[in-house]
Amino acid sequence: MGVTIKKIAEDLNLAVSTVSKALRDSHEISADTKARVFEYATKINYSPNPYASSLKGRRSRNIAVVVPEVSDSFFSEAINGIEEVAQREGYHVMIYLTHEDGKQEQAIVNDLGNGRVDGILISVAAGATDHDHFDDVKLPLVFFDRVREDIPSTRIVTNDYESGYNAVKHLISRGCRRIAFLSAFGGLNIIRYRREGYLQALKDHGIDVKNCPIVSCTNNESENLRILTQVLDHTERPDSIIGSVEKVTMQAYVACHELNLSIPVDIKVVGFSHLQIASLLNPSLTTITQPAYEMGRAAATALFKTLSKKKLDVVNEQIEIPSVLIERASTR
Amino acid sequence: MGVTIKKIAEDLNLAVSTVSKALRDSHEISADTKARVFEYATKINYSPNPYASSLKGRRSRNIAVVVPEVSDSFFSEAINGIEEVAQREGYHVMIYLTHEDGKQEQAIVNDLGNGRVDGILISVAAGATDHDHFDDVKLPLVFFDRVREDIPSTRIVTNDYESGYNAVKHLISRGCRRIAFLSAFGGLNIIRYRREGYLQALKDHGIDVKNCPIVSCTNNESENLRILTQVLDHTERPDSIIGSVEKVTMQAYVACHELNLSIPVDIKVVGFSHLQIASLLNPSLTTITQPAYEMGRAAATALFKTLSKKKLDVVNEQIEIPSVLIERASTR
DNA sequence: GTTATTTACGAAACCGTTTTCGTAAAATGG
DNA sequence: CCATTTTACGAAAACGGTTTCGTAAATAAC
Repeated sequence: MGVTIKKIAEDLNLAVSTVSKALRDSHEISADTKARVFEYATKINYSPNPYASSLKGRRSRNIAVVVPEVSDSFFSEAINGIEEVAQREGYHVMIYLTHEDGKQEQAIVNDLGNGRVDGILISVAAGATDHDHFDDVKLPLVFFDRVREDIPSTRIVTNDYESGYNAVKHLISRGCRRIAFLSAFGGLNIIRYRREGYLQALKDHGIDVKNCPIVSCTNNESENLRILTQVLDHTERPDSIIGSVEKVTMQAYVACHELNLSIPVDIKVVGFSHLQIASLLNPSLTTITQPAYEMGRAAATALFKTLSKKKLDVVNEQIEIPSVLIERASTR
Repeated sequence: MGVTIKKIAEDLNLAVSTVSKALRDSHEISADTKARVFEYATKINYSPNPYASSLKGRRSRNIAVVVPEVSDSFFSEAINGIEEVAQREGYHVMIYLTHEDGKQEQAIVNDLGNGRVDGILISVAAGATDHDHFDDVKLPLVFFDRVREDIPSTRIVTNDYESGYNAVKHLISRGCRRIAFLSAFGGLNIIRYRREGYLQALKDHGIDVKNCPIVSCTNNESENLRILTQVLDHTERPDSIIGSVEKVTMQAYVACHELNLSIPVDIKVVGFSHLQIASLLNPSLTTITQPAYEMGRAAATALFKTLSKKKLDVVNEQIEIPSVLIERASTR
């Protein structure tokens, strides 16, 4: 249907191969033939069929972005960064949502192996129990934020351990001694590191760990509210909360509002988040803000660096971009 | 590299065409041959090369989603809906961000014409001045939210006029008489309709329009803060604000905070938004919540309906999914 | 038992591009 | 002026499927 090389060749009395080479600026084609071809091609608005090129060249110029969800501000900002780099490099971005479901993640990743994309950027699902579905992926793989450390690949992370540590340090400096940690659903590494940083900081500052509950949240909002209410609704309650992901932090806000606990008077809150409107919350939220945009850019850049090589092996390295603690009213 | 039909054919002593037909469950292949092929194919984990199929069949099973940005909660929720439908239908979603830039939108749409995708879902950029770059698009096109009415295509919209009207009605019922309308950047239809609903409601309720400024916001945050401060920082200021998009509503919050105006005592605010955390804002925000997820689903469904037909013409119709006004503390 | 039809498969063309290889003509070398 | 290299192009074979068409064998029809 569209205008093809064949049509150009016929109209210009040239061979198909000549036109193809001219368009790719081959040295075997004379300057004026190239000029003739270019001129005519732009005139009739020629655009190469991507499938033919991909079929022959084994390059699709597509990349896949596999994330748990897109309505989390961290992921949407990361996608923003990824898309910018991709567009500049002439790549196309395909997006897949796992909804934190390991099975679905597996199905998606498997489906990607047939050449539809040249590489994958992924932040793994929290509900990924099955741990072998990356083994037979032959595509270059770059993990960002939620990484798999047992797989040789590039990993773009933030300083989760340190951030957990700093959150505690910050709360202690505000007089807190009963610091709760809200663990997110699933067994994600990033949560584990944040928790370990939290625990180490408690230890280093001589805080009694017995008063510092680690609350395991689920993937269900109302269930979490029930759990949080249970933790907060008694006199021995914590004097501060660290939300390990955006969602549970928001749920902690809801629980405090419902229990008429005043933030930051009755309880202080700091949350891992990327919300640009954290400052507009009631009260404005002290956040550990992850460099989502930069992590997206870094992940995409790492992938394209690999794709530009002959050998499609992602270098096995870890790139850390630090988060920053932004103090607001919730810990004042 | 991967396992191909040819390999299956050789290993099973069949012709390539036989294998192809068997895999597509053709009636010309006997039941036991089909069984043999299926079994072997699954055993060696065969997956068809999408480029070969697309090249021959002129179907890519890809669709493009072109949106201004992904960090706006409306668009991220819409993408969520789109992706769900697409995944169910076996389609792949390519995402493109225009950053409200008409030129970039044009470049993206042009680049999509060569068959990389089978159809396009688009919400047009606010900065689209050039109005002819959809004319030569031969792909099925479905607009959602920000539509182009002069182009025959399916349009998924919400009741913008009515919502603008209802926002005013709600504020009037709360005693407001000096109602400001914050227009968003660009000449979007949706903003115009919301504004027209706003104006009609003022008229119908006998409100003096002179006290109801229409504030033209820009695409620049600090510039908007300057403008908003100018509007709010005097005694004759409005007693209420309608934010026509999420961003300017949030900026109005910031401006009020900076000017120490108490919401809702000094000024009431209602905003077009999809924020799930609107209830956590300071104070919780009365929103006109657009059915983002449903609009995404509807847009994708309409597109796939077209793609399943022989004739690839999108029906020229408009589907309206109503928004709902959710009352919260900002207008109490 | 002969002819007509159906069944089950294979050969080959095709989708649009890239790439290898072959080869006249032109340019260069001695 | 003849031998060799370079230049500029064309023919054809891929890439991995799908689809049309042809055709033996099996079955049905009469």
